[in-house]
Amino acid sequence: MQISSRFTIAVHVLICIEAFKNERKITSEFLASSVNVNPVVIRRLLQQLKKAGIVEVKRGSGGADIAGNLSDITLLDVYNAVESVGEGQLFHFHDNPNPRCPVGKNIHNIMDERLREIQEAMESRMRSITIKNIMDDAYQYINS
Amino acid sequence: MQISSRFTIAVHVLICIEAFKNERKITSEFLASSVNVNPVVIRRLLQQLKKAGIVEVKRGSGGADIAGNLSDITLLDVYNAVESVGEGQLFHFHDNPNPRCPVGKNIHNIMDERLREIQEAMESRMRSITIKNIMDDAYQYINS
DNA sequence: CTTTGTTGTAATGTCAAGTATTACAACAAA
DNA sequence: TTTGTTGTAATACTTGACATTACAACAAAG
Repeated sequence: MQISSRFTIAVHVLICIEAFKNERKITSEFLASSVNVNPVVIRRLLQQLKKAGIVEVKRGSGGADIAGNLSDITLLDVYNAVESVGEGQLFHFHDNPNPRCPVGKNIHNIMDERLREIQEAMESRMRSITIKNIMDDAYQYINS
Repeated sequence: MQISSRFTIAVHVLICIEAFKNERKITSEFLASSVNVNPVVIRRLLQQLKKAGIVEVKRGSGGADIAGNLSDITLLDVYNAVESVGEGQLFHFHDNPNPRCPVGKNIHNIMDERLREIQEAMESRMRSITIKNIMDDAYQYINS
C-alpha cells in the first residue's frame, strides 16, 4: 500500500504558491491546473494545510500564501497535516488477535516498539527536509 | 494512509511458526486462529512468503516452516514479500501534472530524489531488524 | 485405492478510502 | 450590486483490503 497522493500534491501546491506568488493571484483553480486535479481537491487540501498553520487562504477575494518561514516548514509538517489517518500510526494491525494464544496475546508487546523505530526513522528524515530545501531544488529546474 | 495489515500479519505468522514448530503441525487454520483471520488469508500470505523464499509450505500433508536462517530474514524482506504494490515506491504521485507549468513539468525532477531518501531511511531501518531479533523479543513475553 | 486432512486458488462479496465532480452558500472587494 | 473566489455538503466512481465459500490438487495413512 502506498502513501496517498495528497502528500505529493501538497508539496506541489506549496512549490507553486512560492514560485508564482509575485506573478499572479494563487487561486485554487490555478493550483488545480498545475497539479491536474479538480479545484475542490485543492481547496480541501488548503484547508488541511491552513489548520496546520502552513498556509493562509483568503476567502472572498481569493488567494493562498505560505504562512511563516520556508525553512521552518518540514516535509513532516506537511505529511502530518494531510495524512491524518490511523492516529499517526504508519503500520496497521489486524484487530482482535487471539488472546488465548501466547503470540496473539502479546503481538503488540512484541512488535510495537520495533515498528515505532521504523516510523521514527522515516519521520526523522522527513523532519530534516524543509520547504526551503525543496524550493532550492525547484528553482534549478524552473529556471531552465 | 497506512501500510496494510498484511505486513504485521506476516510477522505474526512467522513468530507463530517458529514458536510452535516443535509442538504441533503448523496449518493455515492454526495460524488463522492466532491472528484471527480467515485461513484463506493465511494461505495467500504464505504463498507470497514462499515466493520470496522465506517459508516452505507442504501441500497435501500440510504444514509450514521457515526456510533458512532466522537471522538472515529481515523485516524488509518480509515487507517486500507482501507489500508489492506501486513498483516498490512508498509515495504515490498524481498522474499527468500539467506539462505547460514549469512546476508541473518538473515535479518528479524536483521531488523524486528526496522521496527516495525518505523511503531509504525507512527501508534501512527495516533491513537492520531480523526475525531472530523479533523472536528474542517474543520469547520474553511468551514465557511469562 | 480410498479416506482424510490440507493446501492452492478462483469466484464473489463487502467495506473503507481516495478521488472526482456538481452545486451553492458565504464572503470580500471593486 | 456585481464578480470572482473560498468553504463545504452531497454524490458518485473506483480501487484495494479483507472475508468467505467452494472445490480441485495433493500427500500420507489406513
